Amino acid sequence: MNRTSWKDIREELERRIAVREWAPGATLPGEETLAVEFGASRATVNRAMQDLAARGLIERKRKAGSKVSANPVREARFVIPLVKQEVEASGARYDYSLLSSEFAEAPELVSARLQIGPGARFIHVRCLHLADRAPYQYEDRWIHIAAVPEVELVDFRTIGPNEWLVANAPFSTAEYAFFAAGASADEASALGVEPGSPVFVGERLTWLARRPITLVRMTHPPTHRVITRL
Amino acid sequence: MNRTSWKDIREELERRIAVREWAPGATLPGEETLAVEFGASRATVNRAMQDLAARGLIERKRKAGSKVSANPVREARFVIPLVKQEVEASGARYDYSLLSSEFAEAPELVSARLQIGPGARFIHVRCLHLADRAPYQYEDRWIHIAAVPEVELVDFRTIGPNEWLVANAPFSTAEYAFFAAGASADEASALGVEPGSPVFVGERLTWLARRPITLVRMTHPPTHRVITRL
DNA sequence: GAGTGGTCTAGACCACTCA
DNA sequence: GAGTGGTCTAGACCACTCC
Repeated sequence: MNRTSWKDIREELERRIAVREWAPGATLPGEETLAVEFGASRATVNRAMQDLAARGLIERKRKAGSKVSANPVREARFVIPLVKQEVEASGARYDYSLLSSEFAEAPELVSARLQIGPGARFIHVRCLHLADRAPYQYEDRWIHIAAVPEVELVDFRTIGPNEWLVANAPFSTAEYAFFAAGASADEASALGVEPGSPVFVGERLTWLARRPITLVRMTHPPTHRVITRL
Repeated sequence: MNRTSWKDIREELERRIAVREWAPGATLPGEETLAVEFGASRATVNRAMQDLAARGLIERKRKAGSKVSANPVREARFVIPLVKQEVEASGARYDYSLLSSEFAEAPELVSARLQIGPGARFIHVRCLHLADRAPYQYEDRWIHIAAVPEVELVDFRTIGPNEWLVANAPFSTAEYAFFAAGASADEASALGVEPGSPVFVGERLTWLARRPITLVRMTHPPTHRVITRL
């Protein structure tokens, strides 16, 4: 490319920050100035700087200008694939096994988390995902029937609830939490570990257009690792 | 705002995808077409669609057009602040306590992870971060002296190693892993939990310009949660 | 070859925030 | 009030990829 690309500009700005030509806290030249320097239009410089701002390297304010972040907020990005894809991507064989599926009222702990009044109808699904025949993830899920009525007809022996939901109620918003816990009796027997031994838990709440759909607790054996690069 | 903003367009496109007006796999109208429909310029529509593509809702290809993703790859983004900021952001009082700091050769387990030959000099720092006087994070860190020689003069009684490193070797690359484990004797006594009880561990390897700087293991009590919104 | 997205330009106006 | 970033427009050319 002959003309200066916004990525070139971003790279050069990043370099100057890295070598402390612009130290943390320092104010960068304005967009207009940089545009002249790089022989580009202001829009192009703007694109580059917005990208730096999105990655936390600089902070921008109208009137005040752009500053190099004093404490760069680093962001980790994790890809959250379907379990099946996750397992198969590692080269292992994926298997799925339904443990139970029943209509039930949610216990108060669940309905409270979903901010639903008592008495709402739910499907409670428990299942196990395996990698090369070994337990990989134990899934305990509550699905709010009123939010996705079609779910009542689904046979979860043949398709995992997450897979079905992603395909039929996609693009929802979610809240995700990771933590360590001691294995409950159910989790321990499903994963083949001792009760109380450390397990890695992911908990996810999902809404579609502000209506709560599902609460799921996904438990992994302690060998499980979530890895990312920054 | 009177004119149509790219965020408005994004929202409308997102809505149509959510209500399956455009089902997964379907091809969206071209940018030019949508620009006419929304009464905006193509650049504005482009901005909206690039955002959707970045979030994995659609896939774009030249000539082929934009399609609704069949298997939306969802990405979780976690902010990784300094412990101090993390604690203070929660409204708690932050305290820091150095447990030990000594020059040492790294055990093979550590040097292997950092891909450094034997005999390299390290500083081994162990410290504790507290929130409202309660143990929040136990940090066990190895710092490769050759990568950041100035570190030899730092007094880690007054500043945490992470804080110092972020300020003095910023914008490095890192590999981050989360997992659950049973507390080691050291971890248990530092955090005030029983040995073997579940703890949440974050492990980070950091490089500056491809040279390994540091390996750190950060252990949290089981109450710790990493939370994000998608 | 042709259609679609990727990006750049030049100019403009607006919105926020500091002084 | 004034300076800086945020965004929009209209037009243009390019690059990739499918046919």
